[in-house]
This record gives sequence, C-alpha cells and structure tokens, in this order.
Amino acid sequence: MAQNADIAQVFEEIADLLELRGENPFRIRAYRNAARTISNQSRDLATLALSDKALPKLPGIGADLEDKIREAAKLGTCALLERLRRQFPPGLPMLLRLPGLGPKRVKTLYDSLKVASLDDLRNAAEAQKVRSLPGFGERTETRILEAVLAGLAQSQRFRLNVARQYADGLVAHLKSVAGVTQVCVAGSFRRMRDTVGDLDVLVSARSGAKVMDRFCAYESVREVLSKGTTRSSVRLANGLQVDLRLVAPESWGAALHYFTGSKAHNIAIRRLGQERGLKINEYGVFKGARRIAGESEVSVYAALGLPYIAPELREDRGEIAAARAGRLPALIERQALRGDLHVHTKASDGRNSILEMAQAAKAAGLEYIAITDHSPSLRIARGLDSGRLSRQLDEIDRLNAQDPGIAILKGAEVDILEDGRLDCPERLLARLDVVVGAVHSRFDLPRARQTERILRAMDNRNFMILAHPTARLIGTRQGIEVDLEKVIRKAAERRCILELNAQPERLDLEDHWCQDAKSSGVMLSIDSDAHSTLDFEFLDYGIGQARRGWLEPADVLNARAWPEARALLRAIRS
DNA sequence: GCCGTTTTCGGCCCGACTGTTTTCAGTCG
Repeated sequence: MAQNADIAQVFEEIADLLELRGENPFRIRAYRNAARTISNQSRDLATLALSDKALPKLPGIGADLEDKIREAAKLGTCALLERLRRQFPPGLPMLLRLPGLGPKRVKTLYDSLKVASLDDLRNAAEAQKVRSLPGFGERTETRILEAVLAGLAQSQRFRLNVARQYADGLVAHLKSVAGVTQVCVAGSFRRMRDTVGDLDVLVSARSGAKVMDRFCAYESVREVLSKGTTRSSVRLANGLQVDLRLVAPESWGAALHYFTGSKAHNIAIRRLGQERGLKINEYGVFKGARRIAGESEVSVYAALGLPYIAPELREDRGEIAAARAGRLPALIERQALRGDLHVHTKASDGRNSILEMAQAAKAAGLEYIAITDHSPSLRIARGLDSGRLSRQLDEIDRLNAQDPGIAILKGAEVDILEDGRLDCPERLLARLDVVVGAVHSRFDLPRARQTERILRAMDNRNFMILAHPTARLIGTRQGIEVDLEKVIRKAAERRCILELNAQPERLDLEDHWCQDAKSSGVMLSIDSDAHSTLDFEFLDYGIGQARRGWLEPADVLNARAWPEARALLRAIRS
C-alpha cells in the first residue's frame, strides 16, 4: 500500500517531467506544493482514499489533485505520470538533481545530444560536445562534469548535530573577522530540522570588512562555488555547502527571516504582505519605495500585524493562521525539562555508573532520572536478567538513601518481543517506577503485524512509555512499518506516554507525529537515551523537534515535577 | 493546478550570481 511519501513522490516526478516539457511554472508549483503538503501529513491518506472516505480539505489540493491522490493511493502512480514518463527516458529527471542543471538545459542536452542518463552526460562532457550547445560554454561543461564525477546527483543531507560542529567552527571564524558585528546560522539549521542540506550563514559588518575574502579562505573550504559582494557559496571538505549573505544592519531582521525560511513559510508571508500592499524581500518590508520594517524579525512580523513566530514553526503548517488568530503555542524550552526518563549505565551498553549519570544529569539541571537499562533479549547490549535488574534496584535504593541531590528512579527499557510480550517478568515490572518499552528486533515485520505487536505490548498494565516509536536511525535505517495513528489512539485510551527520543540520529517521534499525539491528548516524554554522561546534551535536539511539533510544557511528562509525573505514570497501572 | 471581502479569470514571491551574452536566460535559494 502506498504511503504518503509515495504519493508525494508521484507528484514530485510529475513536476519534474512537466518542467522538462516547459509547462506553466505555476502548474508545476502546484504539484510541488501538493507533494510537500502530502508528505507533511500524519494522516494516512492512502487508507482514507481507499476506504472511500472523504479526504480532508488540504491547502493547495483541489478536485483534480484529490483525484490524483486517490489514483496514486490505489496504483502507486497515475495516468498523467505514466503518460509523461513515456515522453522521456527514465534517467532524465535524475539530471535535474545536478547543480547547475535545470529543466531548460537538461532538455537541450536531451534534444541535441540524446543525453538521457548520468553516463551519457559524462561521455558527452568528456568528449567536449556540451560546450558548443546554445546557453552552455566551456566553464559550464567543466562544472557539470565535476558534478557528475563527484556523484552529486543524490543530494546528501547532514544530521543536525554533525552540521552543528561545522557551524560552530565557522561562526567562530567569521566572528574573528575585523568589522563583523553579527553572525547567525539561519536556514533549516535554525529551524532545528533533524537534517540540514546546507548551512545558511548571515553576517552583518561595518563597510569595508573583508568578510567574503575571509569566508572563502576558511581552512575547511574545499571549493568556492560563487563569490559576490553580498553573497557567496562554498563547499567544505566534508561536502557540506555553506551560503553566506552579508547584510546591512537595518536589513538584519528581514534577511534573517528570509534566510531562515522555510521557503514555503516565506512565500506565504510575502503573499500576506502582498494582500496588504506590502513588498517583502530580504532587505525589508516596503510600502511603495518606503521601508517600514526590517531591522528585526519582530518588526517584519509586526508590519503584517502578526506576533513573532518561532523559527521551528516556520514550515507553513498552519503557523500563520495560528498567529493571526493569536493561537500560537507557548513552545517548550530546554529549561522546562525537569527529568529524564530514559538513561543507560554501564550495567548494559552505557559507559558510566548510576552515580556518574545522576551527577551529570544534576549538572544538566535535572531533578530526576530513571535508570532504564536493557532487558536480556538484547544480548548485544548485555541486557539485565532478573537477578541483575533486581540487584540494580537495590543499589538505586542505597544511592537514594545517600541523598545524591537528584532523584534516581527505578526503571528498565524492556524489549517488546515479536509477539508483543514484554521481556521482563511481571513481578519485576511491578517494582519499577518507570517502564519503557521498545522495539529492538524484527524491524522487518509487515505493517499489520508490527502494529499489532506494539498495541499488544501497550495493553500490558505495566507498560508506560513507548521509546523511539519507529526505531528509525537517520541516514542509516528506515523506521519500522507501523500504523502510528493506531498507536496514538491506543496511547490515548491507555493514557500511555510516547517518547520523543532526543538522540540526534533518532529524533523519533517526528515533529508532525508529535503534533498529532498532542491533539489526541497524548503526552510525550523527551528523553536523552543517554549512554554516557555527555549525552544529556542531546536534550537540546529533542527540544528542537518538540518545538517543531508545537509542543508546550503541558504536553510533556518530564516537564513536570516528579511527584506529578509519578501520579500520571501510576494512573496507567490502575 | 489552485484560488477568491478585487470569486469563475487572471493572477500566482522575490532577488543574486553565473556564464554567456552584449542585455539576459537559467539556475538557485
């Protein structure tokens, strides 16, 4: 059965092929917007479409696209796409992914040289046949060849924590340039997306500062892609592209807004401005030739009659309507977290002792942590059998008696076995303050069985928190096939908690599912899943994803003091 | 292809940089 992502892919491919045909750009945009809207949906559109229920009214999707969603849900494709595919060789859309190649040039390459694949393109460029085409030249040919050889067609994204390492170094470098007054990394990095495609850096400086020269001379720069007076692009040694924009102080807010995006949010904001007779660009908000705002982001939003919208919300997922209605969420912040309910020690696959983890958690500003080592079926992590777990619980009693300055709670991360049973005897589960259940095996089960497995586990009266619900590892492993709508419904019914795992390679639940859980009245727990004393830093990433999911402190279990959280967890058992 | 207190047509966000041109198209963000 088609997933939302598959339907979105159909629309993306239609858009690519329409571009190659040189169709109306607004029609093409309609397909791309629809693809984005669909992949942002939590609701499983294919199931809805196949059950003949009315599809929800989605912005930018009218009668025609709704029909195509139904077609794609049923067939994984649609008549229009099949018709378009017959007009071009299958490898052609891939060429659009190469930097410097858009629809016009790809069409020219195909029409003039019969270039229909990356291989064809490489051969043509190596034979120097590309340079003589209209609109091409020697430089263009060289760059295309370089891109093909570098295999850049499949654009790679970097995990947020990886990007942050490079961002920190670069920001420090730019701040050291004489005359620089402000530096900020904008883009998806600032919106706290779980991965970023590039870094968008904004700099404000006194005139005459040698910002561009120093930027392009940064030690990690492998290649300068473009260099201008206000804008330059480079690629770092690790392949990460960095765009730098130099802005005047009076335009700082407008530029920050523009460069933070998302693109969809910007377009919606500009359209709103247009309705009010305002022009919005990266230099400011203009009424005619007069600038009326732009020195700060607050001033940009205020010019439109809106309150400030946090970067994490700027995805055109309803934040502008919420702002207009005065219903923006009061987003959770890192300081609101009072506990961490998923922490490992060296008893299983962690690196530090219980006491060391407790002290690190206390230093990170937390009031309580649950020690949740693995259960025995996870052999590779030296999961604790009944005897070892029992002794660990006694040790926690002893540590708490010595008043460590932080409450240490008894817990376990218990495997959900293939049949939905929990990998721990009931009498031990009953002794725990916190029972975290998780899938660590049989990731390959078909959707229905995987879902059934998890729902069954959640029916256990001792089951409290579902850890990393999809088990995805960003860039490494797809999540399991599971019907999260059913899981959320079950959590609502059983008053169970869903985890937002803060490990930067997990960040699972994803933002839009957090939003769904919240609207179903399900609480989340933002946990580090720390395996060492350094890992409490992960909570920052968890908070980022939570904010993207519109979560407020009231939606988060561990934003409560332990007695209150304990009462909520105990209620699950009764 | 969508959309509508300018509603069924005619709009649809906006600007920088590059390379190939000799004033601009294509691409990108």
